[in-house]
Amino acid sequence: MRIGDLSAATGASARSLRYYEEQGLLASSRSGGGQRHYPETAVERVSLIQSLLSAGLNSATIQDVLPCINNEAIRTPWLAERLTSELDRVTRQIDDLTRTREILAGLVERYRVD
Amino acid sequence: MRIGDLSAATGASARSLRYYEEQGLLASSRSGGGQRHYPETAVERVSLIQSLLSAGLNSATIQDVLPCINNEAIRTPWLAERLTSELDRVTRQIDDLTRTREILAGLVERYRVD
DNA sequence: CTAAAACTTCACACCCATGTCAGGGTCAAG
DNA sequence: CTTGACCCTGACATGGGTGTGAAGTTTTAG
Repeated sequence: MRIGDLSAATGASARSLRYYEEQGLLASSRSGGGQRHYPETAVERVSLIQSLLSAGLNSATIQDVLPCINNEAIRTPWLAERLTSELDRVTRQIDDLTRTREILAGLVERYRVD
Repeated sequence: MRIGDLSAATGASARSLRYYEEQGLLASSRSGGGQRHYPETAVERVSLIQSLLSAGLNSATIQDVLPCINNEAIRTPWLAERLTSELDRVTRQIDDLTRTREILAGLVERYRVD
C-alpha cells in the first residue's frame, strides 16, 4: 500500500507517517520512483505508535521500546526497566486523570441547567 | 502570601503563577510596591488549575470553566455543555490510556528478564 | 542604612508532533 | 502522450505551557 492508503487506514496524516519513518519507528520500501510502499502489517504498527504517542511516550522512547515487539532477542534488564518505568508513568497519569474527572463530574453535577 | 510562598506551596513555578494570572485564571492583589499577594485559598485554586491543565484543558477553556466554581449565577446551558464535553473528552482519554497501559503491561510481561 | 533575597516586567527560547506550502517527480487511466 | 491524482523533499510555522536571563524595584534581615 502507498502512503495515502496507510494514512486512510490509520487516520495518521501522511506527514506523520513520514515523520515516524524519519524517527525510525516505521519502515517502508520504495518503488523505482522513490514512493513509499508499506506491507499490511504497517497498519497495526502505526496504530501502536499512535497509542504510545498519545500515552505520552516521545518518539525516542518509542524507538527504544518498539523493536522488542518483533525481536525477542534484545531482551535486556535495561529494556525491562525502561518499560516498567513507562508503565508506572502511564499508571500515575491515569490515576491523576481519574481524579480530575471526578472534579469535572462534580462541576457538571453542580452546574447542570435543570 | 507572596508569589514565592505560593510557588512553594503548590509546586508551580513563579513563572507559571504569573502566566495563570495573565490568562485570567488566578487573581492577586498588589502591595504598594507592586508585588503580588495571594489569599490562602489560592493554594487550592492553583492545584485545581494544575489538575485541569494536566488533563489537557487549555487555559482558555479553564478560564471559561473555572469561574463557575465561585459563582453559581453563571450557570448556563452553554457552560453545562462545555463541561460535559470536556468530561467526555477526559473519559475517552482515560479509556485510551487504559488500553495503552495494557499494551505496555503486556510488553513488560514478555520482556521481563527473568 | 545597607546588603541580600525576593520580586517586577519584558522578551526570547524550547519542545515536538503536526500543519502547510513550494517546487518538482511518479504513476495509472484514457 | 497527456492528464490528474498522488507522492517526494525541504523548510518554515504553530501551539501553549514553561524555562531563562536581563535590568530594574521592593522587601526584609542585620
